[in-house]
Amino acid sequence: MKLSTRAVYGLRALIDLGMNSENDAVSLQTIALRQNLSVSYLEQLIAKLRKAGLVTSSRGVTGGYRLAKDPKEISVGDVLRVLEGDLNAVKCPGTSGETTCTGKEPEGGCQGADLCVAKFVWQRINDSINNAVDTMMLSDLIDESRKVHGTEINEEILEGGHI
Amino acid sequence: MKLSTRAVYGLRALIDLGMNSENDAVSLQTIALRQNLSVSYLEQLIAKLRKAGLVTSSRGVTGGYRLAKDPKEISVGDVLRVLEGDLNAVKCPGTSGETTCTGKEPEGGCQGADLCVAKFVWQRINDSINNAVDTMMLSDLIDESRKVHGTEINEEILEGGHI
DNA sequence: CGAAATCCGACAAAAACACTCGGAGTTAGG
DNA sequence: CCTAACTCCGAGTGTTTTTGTCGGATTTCG
Repeated sequence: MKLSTRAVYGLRALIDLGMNSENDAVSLQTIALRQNLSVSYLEQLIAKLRKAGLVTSSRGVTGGYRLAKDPKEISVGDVLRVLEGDLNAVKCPGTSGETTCTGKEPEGGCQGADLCVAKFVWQRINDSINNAVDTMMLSDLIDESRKVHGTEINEEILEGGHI
Repeated sequence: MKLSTRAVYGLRALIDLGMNSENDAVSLQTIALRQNLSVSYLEQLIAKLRKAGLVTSSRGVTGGYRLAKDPKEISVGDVLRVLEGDLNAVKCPGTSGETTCTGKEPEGGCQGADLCVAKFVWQRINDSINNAVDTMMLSDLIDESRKVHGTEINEEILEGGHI
């Protein structure tokens, strides 16, 4: 019951892109430096985000990434679902093996002698999680980020770096 | 982002107790049989619940467990916090090592060049999770359980067992 | 060409998870 | 008093997930 580093790093990367990718594409090197993350790890995170259509990439020496949409159109839920896997999946430990119950199927899974507590409890937890993350937009995080350390942070941190 | 088996098994055990421990204490054997769980595993789950004051135990041959309070007074959140660990903990991967930020401290943790996205995002997710689970009572699950397979389930399953 | 990027898959250490096991202490009933 | 049925406790074990790393292939601009 916590956010994985995948989610946190991924969100940070997207915030970074949201603040800096309007003109030029931003390379992973740059993001990793600014956000103090590993390039290699970021690579596989952003790969997922790209496949999910949240960022676009361009290759070659001037290549990099930029947001595929306006930050107002990207919800935290979108990002979390890509990076954390399916938020809606819960295993029902039934009598015969394991089945996945999404809370959608009527009586298919979770049959047998056991009460599917997971279904009942998790569905409600999940609804509230989904509601929370789907109403939080990337632009909100960007605003919050600016509020915290202003916009001059980029040069401040990059000075001394090799770019 | 999913319920562990600990949480699900623990809830099932508590539901079982809620339905059956009003007169006599219920042994783990009995619960395990009814709920189709492993006794050994249940042991360590219920140990946590006991230390947290959610169930009481009596030892010896007629021993067993019973709920420490009325099912109306035990929230799903109480149970989850015991079995899933702290719902409120999030690691802030800052520049210098790892610190835990609860969202409470003003500027203590999460300092440095990084935006503590975790703090901002997770606090809101967490609020909604806590709200959801704290307004769900064990009695609700028990009611739901009765609604699903009625109350005759106990004898039905226990027949053929050795009790 | 060559430097700087993205891309891709495999690998690996560490932590968390889901149990299991052996044994010690406790208690009611015969 | 003895034993069966419990609780109680800590250690150990296999699997899966997490959290990365690494090597190399491909693309692109100057």
